[in-house]
Amino acid sequence: MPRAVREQQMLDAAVLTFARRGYRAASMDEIAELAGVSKPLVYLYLNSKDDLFSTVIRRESESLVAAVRAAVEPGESADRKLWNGLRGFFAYAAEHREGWAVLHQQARTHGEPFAREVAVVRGEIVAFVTELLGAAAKEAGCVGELADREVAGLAHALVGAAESLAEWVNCLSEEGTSGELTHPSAKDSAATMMNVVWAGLGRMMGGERWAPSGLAGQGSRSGVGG
Amino acid sequence: MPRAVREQQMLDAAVLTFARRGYRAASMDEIAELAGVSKPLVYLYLNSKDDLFSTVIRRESESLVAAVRAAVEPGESADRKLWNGLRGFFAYAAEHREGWAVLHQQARTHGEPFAREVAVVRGEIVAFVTELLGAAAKEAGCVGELADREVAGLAHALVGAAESLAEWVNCLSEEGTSGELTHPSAKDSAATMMNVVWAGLGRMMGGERWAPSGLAGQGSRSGVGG
Amino acid sequence: MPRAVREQQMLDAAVLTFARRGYRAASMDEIAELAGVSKPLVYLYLNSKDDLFSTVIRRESESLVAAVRAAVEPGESADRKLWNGLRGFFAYAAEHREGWAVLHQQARTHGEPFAREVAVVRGEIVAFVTELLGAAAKEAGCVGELADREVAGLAHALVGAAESLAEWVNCLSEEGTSGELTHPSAKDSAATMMNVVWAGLGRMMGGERWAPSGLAGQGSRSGVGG
Amino acid sequence: MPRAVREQQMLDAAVLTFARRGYRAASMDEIAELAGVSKPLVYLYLNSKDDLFSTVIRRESESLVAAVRAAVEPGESADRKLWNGLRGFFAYAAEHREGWAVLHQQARTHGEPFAREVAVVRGEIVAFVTELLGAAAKEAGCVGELADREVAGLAHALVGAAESLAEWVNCLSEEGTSGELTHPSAKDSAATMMNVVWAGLGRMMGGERWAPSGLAGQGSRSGVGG
DNA sequence: AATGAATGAGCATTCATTCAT
DNA sequence: AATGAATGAATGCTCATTCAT
Repeated sequence: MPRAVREQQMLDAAVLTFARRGYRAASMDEIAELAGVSKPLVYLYLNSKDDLFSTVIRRESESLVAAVRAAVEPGESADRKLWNGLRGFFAYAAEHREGWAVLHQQARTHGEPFAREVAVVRGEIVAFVTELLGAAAKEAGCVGELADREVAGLAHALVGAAESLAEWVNCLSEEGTSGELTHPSAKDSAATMMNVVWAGLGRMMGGERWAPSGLAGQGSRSGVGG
Repeated sequence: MPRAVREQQMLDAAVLTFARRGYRAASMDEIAELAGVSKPLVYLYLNSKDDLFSTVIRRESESLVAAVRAAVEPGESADRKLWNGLRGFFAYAAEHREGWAVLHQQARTHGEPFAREVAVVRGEIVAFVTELLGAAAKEAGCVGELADREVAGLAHALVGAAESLAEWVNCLSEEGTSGELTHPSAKDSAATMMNVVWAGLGRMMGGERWAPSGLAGQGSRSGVGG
Repeated sequence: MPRAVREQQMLDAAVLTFARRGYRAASMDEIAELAGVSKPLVYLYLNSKDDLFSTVIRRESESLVAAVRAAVEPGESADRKLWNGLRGFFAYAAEHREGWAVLHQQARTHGEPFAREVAVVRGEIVAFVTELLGAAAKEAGCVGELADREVAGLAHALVGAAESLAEWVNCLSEEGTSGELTHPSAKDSAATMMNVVWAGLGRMMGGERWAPSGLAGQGSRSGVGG
Repeated sequence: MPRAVREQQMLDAAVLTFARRGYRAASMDEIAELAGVSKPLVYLYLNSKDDLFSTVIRRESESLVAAVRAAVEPGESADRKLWNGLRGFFAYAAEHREGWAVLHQQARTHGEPFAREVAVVRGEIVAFVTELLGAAAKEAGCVGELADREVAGLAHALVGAAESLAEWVNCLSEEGTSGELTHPSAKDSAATMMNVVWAGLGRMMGGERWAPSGLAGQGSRSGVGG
């Protein structure tokens, strides 16, 4: 069996094991056994537990980014790009539960070498979203009302909320197999996101901001649905 | 030295250590040393590593909830309550970085006994936010346009986004001590949240929903800034 | 509460705990708690775990010997002395299960300081039995047929068999509370012993010995019931 | 070095250590060191201290039973079978002092899983002896005088006495290396046993029982050497 | 290309024992 | 006379990692 194949099997086993047990609790023994190879072979191919974990993170990160990018069709409008990107993300998170769990739960909680790698990838995604939001604003004819920092903040909130939603959905599907309500599909999740963020973006483009009421002269802007 | 005091010292040390290393990687030796006591004393007072972790989770959970509740003043309008609650949350997350990290990063990734405890507390907070959003809608005169499920979805997204934002801010302040831009204050974060969510709530109360464009007859609702 | 009383309470607790858990597994904490005192007090009165164990052994040994001696009435014939002594022994073992268990099971299996003490007491008992057997032989008019070594051997076998029987009976009563047959009383056990040993003694006094058959010239002696 | 060999070395070391220190006081470190291997290897091969102890008990039990069975030649008369079995037993106990000590002293005093295993083996031996005694009685022409229960009682006493004797002999040889008298050989011990038990069996087959004297009309039966 | 055999280092946990009061 | 507070030293067990083959 060629090396490349064996290596992927090991990485698959590692993803599963890290997702199930966490980085520290996952043992190289378990990974090797699950991969159907002897432990020394894992070391021969992947050097160490840390290297193995890094490789896993890298592979899963790239896989996630690729999935999202593939979902976004180049020629479309910004809001459809965002819509498609979100659908791609939620679909990926649902289909690659373990890989996503490793990225979202394990990699960020285990010290410097790993957290940074994930942070970098996340940064790229946030930048991508920021770009999309800016383009959307332009398409809608908004010029000066929306500061760059505000767009970045929105993007961060968007990404964070999406992650949170994805994890929540995955947790749901882990417990309630017998529930009457099927858990939300990728489409549902994406729609929820679009509703919230798109609305926020629209209002903010209109110059509206929320501000603590009780201060004079902010009347029309601080109310809801004014 | 009286037992109660020592116990709090141990819990402080445990919070720090669990936050820094994660549950598995944190050793009882390190915790005991950081607390300035011998390991057997930690066991005498707190029974086991699991019990210690549980106790930490409980203490930090209660502390977080107390902080948020204390920030919310009873007599005010729903939007000011939300605003103050968010400020309280972000301030807490910034001031109790380690405690917050244990709750958000560690407790949720280490098996049933712990994850459930955090999930319960988080559920309470989501319920609290849901209630606030519903009240805000009523105050604004909205009656039928907003389904309960939608409010609950919004609340989930709000909480998830806030958590994500809080973690991001904490990560920023961890790295860039020498940065020219100070990272966002609790007020900034709360304002970002209010802008996004409040706007979303307002639009949705107006009956507007985002939907994939390109389908005829959806013009006025699906665009941005219409 | 006077010291002597407290000390006995501690020893009682120690006997129970040593019997239940074994020497090593018994913890000073458990003993102190069972005695209803604080651990330092146990140390104040009894110095160390080893000393406590030694004291227990001494107390229980003396108690056992006293019980046996008390059962033997001075003026009687040797066989009745033996009979009464055995009854006393079996009664003691049944009534002081824990003390007897400590002597028989624990003290002999835990290294030099303790095993020797028990061995000494056992030696005294064997000597006492040897004397009785010798006296019985004389009473029966036996003069030369029975060597001292043979009597000593018999005494050893008798004591060993009695111990074995006593433990067996105690084990029975530990399990089968619901059995239809009540386990043997002290009288039953003593009778069993007398039947075996007395018969053996009688035959040997008659000069009969078992010897491997098949050797010429041993005919009448090696058969059973010849 | 092949696994099977190492495993036996470990078991040898464990037998020695358990015999010397007792189950609880024996440390896996000591066993590993005595076996000339590292501790993890002991765990790799034998799982846990409990499993190791169980394995030891099983190995030594089987070894003991095999030794006794090997000593008994199939075609012989019952009394010779008993004689040879006893010689086998005493020889085994003397040659495998530590193994025998583990079975007799340690295994029976350390809780359910172990005590039961030894009890089972002991039960088999008692049954074997019971069978032999019954056969011997038949061979000697005894038909109705000896109840089954009495034979079983005799067998119990025989086994207990033999165990006790074996331990005594081993204790002797532990202390008195400089003594003038060599301690009894396996043959001596077996002869002692045969004399006592065979005599007892013979008498009982004759219908004689010991009973407390002083009661009129029991003359010929209760005396010694009648 | 692959593995059986082996280990150094660390960890959670417990226990006999001692002070200061 | 008695104890709450505290610890040094083990002990059972696990794991990442290596080497000889």
